[in-house]
Amino acid sequence: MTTAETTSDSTPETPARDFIHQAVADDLASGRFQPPIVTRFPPEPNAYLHIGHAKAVGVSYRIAKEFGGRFHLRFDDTNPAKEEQEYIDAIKEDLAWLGIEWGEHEYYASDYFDQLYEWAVKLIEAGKAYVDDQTGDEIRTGRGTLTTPGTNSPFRDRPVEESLDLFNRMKAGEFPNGSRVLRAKIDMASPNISLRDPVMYRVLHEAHPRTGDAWCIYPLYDFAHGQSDSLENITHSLCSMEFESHRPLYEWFIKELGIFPSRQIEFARGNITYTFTSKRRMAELIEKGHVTGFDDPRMPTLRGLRRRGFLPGSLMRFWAEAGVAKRDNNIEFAKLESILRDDLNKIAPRRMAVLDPLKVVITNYPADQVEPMDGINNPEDPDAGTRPVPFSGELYIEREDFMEDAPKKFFRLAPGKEVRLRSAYWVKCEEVIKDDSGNITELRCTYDPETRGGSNPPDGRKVKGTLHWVSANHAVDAEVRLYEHLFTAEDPTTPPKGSEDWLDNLNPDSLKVITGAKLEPALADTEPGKPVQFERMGYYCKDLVDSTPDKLVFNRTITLKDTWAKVQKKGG
RNA sequence: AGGCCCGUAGUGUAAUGGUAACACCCUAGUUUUUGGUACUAGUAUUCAAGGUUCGAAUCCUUGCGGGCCUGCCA
Repeated sequence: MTTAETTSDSTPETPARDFIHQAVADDLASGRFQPPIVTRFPPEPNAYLHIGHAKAVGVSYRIAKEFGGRFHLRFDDTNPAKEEQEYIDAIKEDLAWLGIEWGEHEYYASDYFDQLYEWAVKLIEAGKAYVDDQTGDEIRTGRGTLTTPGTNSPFRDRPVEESLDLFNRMKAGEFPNGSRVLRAKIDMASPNISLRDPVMYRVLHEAHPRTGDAWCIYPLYDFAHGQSDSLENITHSLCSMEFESHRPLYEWFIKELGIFPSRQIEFARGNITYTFTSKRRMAELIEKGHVTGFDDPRMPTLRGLRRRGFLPGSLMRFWAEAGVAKRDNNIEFAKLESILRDDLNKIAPRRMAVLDPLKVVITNYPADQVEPMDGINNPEDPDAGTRPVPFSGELYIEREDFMEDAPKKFFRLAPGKEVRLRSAYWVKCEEVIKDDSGNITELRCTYDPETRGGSNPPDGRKVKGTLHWVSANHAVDAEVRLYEHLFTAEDPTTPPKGSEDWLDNLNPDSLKVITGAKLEPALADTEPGKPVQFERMGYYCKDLVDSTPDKLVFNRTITLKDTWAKVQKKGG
């Protein structure tokens, strides 16, 4: 290759490059940074990760991967009043589930407390920071407002030695919480409020999950984050838009300290219809008993999604396809569903399960005969093979698959109509049995022995419907939990008209528990959490928490697309 | 409002001064032993007004709309 001039766009499908990719590429091209590109995900260990975090990790992770760089996990543990070891463990677990690999690059802002303290001293000595004795209220008042400049603290110009001494004594534990802070000396009149002498350190007599009681002063985010990035040689520190106004401060500390110039780039968080990510709201749902906990399958937490049966790869793919930009967004949940179904379709083994059983007796089937039919495990994957599914003269079919007075577009079972039982035989409904109050209790059908395996009969008859079924005597009982959106509103956090409570958006049908479901026997052996498709019904998984061999519990991850439901809806 | 950021089909994201595109949603059809899957086709887009330019989604101005910032949270 001598020239690249002739490239006729030989890579037409180069993935669309978001503005972050471009910035990184530009930085490499301009020499602003040398390889390797290093990114990080910096969670505060004060909560469980949710679906929004999956976007944040994904953005940084992909940049590192695609530029052949490095990815760090760093816990932003600068506020021991809120943070706990439990969350550190949970976050690592959830990240691993997502498929994120950080190797030995696991860091903690608290690892840098000594260095941070040293740098704070350096800034005091340089006259760039001072100890402020004002109360919290005084500081707030002095900061001014959005439209009026702040005023200098009376302690702003105190001698360097005095600040040094006070800061030292803050560290030594001589002062109570809230009595003094260390502030950067920048500009109380700046239109950017985060530059109005931001607080760097506060007194906090609180044990830290990692440093114990070694410290009673802790750095604030602004004095810890950029420096931590710098210490780890993070080239691109990617964060959400609300930190944009902090960037000048991020850069100010780096410049004053003369340390590695990490670059902060902000992007918009990802919102999704019908869901939310506020920790406060999650807690409220739990407190009020609307969900069972942070791992409730309806929760937007990664643990909830996992329990529900979502694939980690689908989550990552969803965010990758959703893209990254700076504008506010509200992605349709349907986009996620589409990706989930697509992934599930390829890997989920097919099984048959009848959720609302209606008994069917095959009157011409030899009594006591049982045949193992070959059930195709996955039509998308020939290598998945088949499994034996026991067929007998007494079956269950889905109650909604029978209609006594069926409209023309109803392809399922009706009096005198014939359908295919998947992988088994064609059956024809001959008689409808009802109880005294007119409820249908049983169907009497005949089968055609020439349709074994569900194949077309020699006479060329056609049938439009194929039904799932289970053999009554071989069926395994299970509880099935049918989940829907937790909320009926696209934006659940906005109360509905005439209400002031967002909880009025709750979907009363977000969970429907079915206790008498009949499953084909193979389902008893599926691994908890692993996806299966209940044919014609949807994707399910055995519940990771509540399912036991004695009492099977399955969660519905998501339904199949249901065009029949649409037809019905249209028909009135 | 003081500052900053952002406005592209219904939704999300591309187009880097040169034919506005991709995915999802929606509609119609084909195939089908899942009313699934797959496939085909279709509907629909640059916030507005000026300006610069041979040419503007892109650059400039103004307006309109949305978001963020006044923790000793992150």
